[in-house]
Amino acid sequence: MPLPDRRADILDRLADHVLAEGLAAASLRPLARAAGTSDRMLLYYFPDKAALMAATLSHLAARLQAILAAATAAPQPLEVARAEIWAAVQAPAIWPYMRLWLEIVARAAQGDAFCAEVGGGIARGYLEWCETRLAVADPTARQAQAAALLISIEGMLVLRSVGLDDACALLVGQPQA
Amino acid sequence: MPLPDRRADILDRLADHVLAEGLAAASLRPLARAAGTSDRMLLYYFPDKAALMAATLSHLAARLQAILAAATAAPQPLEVARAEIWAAVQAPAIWPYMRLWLEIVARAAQGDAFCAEVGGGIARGYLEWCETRLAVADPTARQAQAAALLISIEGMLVLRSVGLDDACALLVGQPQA
DNA sequence: GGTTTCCTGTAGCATTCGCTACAAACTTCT
DNA sequence: AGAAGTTTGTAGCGAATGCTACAGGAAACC
Repeated sequence: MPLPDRRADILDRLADHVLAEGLAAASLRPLARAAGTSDRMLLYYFPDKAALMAATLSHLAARLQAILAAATAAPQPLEVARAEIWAAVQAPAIWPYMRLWLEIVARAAQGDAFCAEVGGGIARGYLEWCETRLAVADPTARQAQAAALLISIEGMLVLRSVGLDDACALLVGQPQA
Repeated sequence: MPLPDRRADILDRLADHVLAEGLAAASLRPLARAAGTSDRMLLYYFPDKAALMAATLSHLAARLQAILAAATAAPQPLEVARAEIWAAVQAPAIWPYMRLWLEIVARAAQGDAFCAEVGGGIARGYLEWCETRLAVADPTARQAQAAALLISIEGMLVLRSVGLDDACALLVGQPQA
């Protein structure tokens, strides 16, 4: 297996591991174990840990981007789009990305420059994607509604993470019974 | 200085340090340095690090509770309350609590049982406090609006953390010019 | 075949982590 | 003063961190 392929293969497994265990658990030896190599080899394929994490995160961002692009349904009014997106976000296939997303956000808030940049890019991607999901004619209004939509999704993300699913249900208004 | 006072004094400085540096930087030796003692003494006053962090976080929660209780203005309609609270949250006196809050949320999302419990309690506190800020007669409607209010604040918290202040401004609608 | 380059395993460094054993102080009570 | 209990410092343990020096093996080129 030539080097680029091997690197891509490792990157894929690194992404899986980070997705499952989070950034905090992403130290070289566990990552290497998950990728089927040694820490020594990770630092052969990547100059240092920072570069490794950058590559892994951008790989994960590309994956999520693909998922979002595939999940492009018909534009809807705000409330409908919100309910649809919220349901999708909670699905087992997507929720791990959201967990990781919150970790990036928290680090950005603590002043981590790398996470702030990565996170900003991802968030703007979310925002654009939200616009495509909204059935609003006026561009300015659509932009404002996209912001409102994203904000509410992110807020529910936070509340659900600490167990306040009921508060989220009050907004998306799906009857529990 | 008797032991309880000394312990309370240390706790206060620990809280300051955690507020300034975050949970990730809260290891025993730096904490001890910030509190003016040694790691040895921290483990004399507290049985172990988990207990120390629990005490520190509940101390911080009490502080924030006091701040919120002091900031009880007149009830307002949703949009007005949102703008007021959002302005307050961004203030330098409160923002560090929000940074820390996001860190707790991220850990809860990653499966940290302690953070999930602490975070759940804090979030329910937020929710109740939001209710007191809303001028809505019907209790059911007020509850729903409090959830919507809290969700939007949390969402803006997330977006601001990665630099999307402009998206937040679209919701609270304060003209930039 | 020999040389040079690429790949990879072993072993270790220096630092930090939470935590502890041991023993000096210092207080307090008698 | 002497014994008992409370508070502190010193030193270190075993584990984990990111990273590196060194060398052996494989492969490719001449």
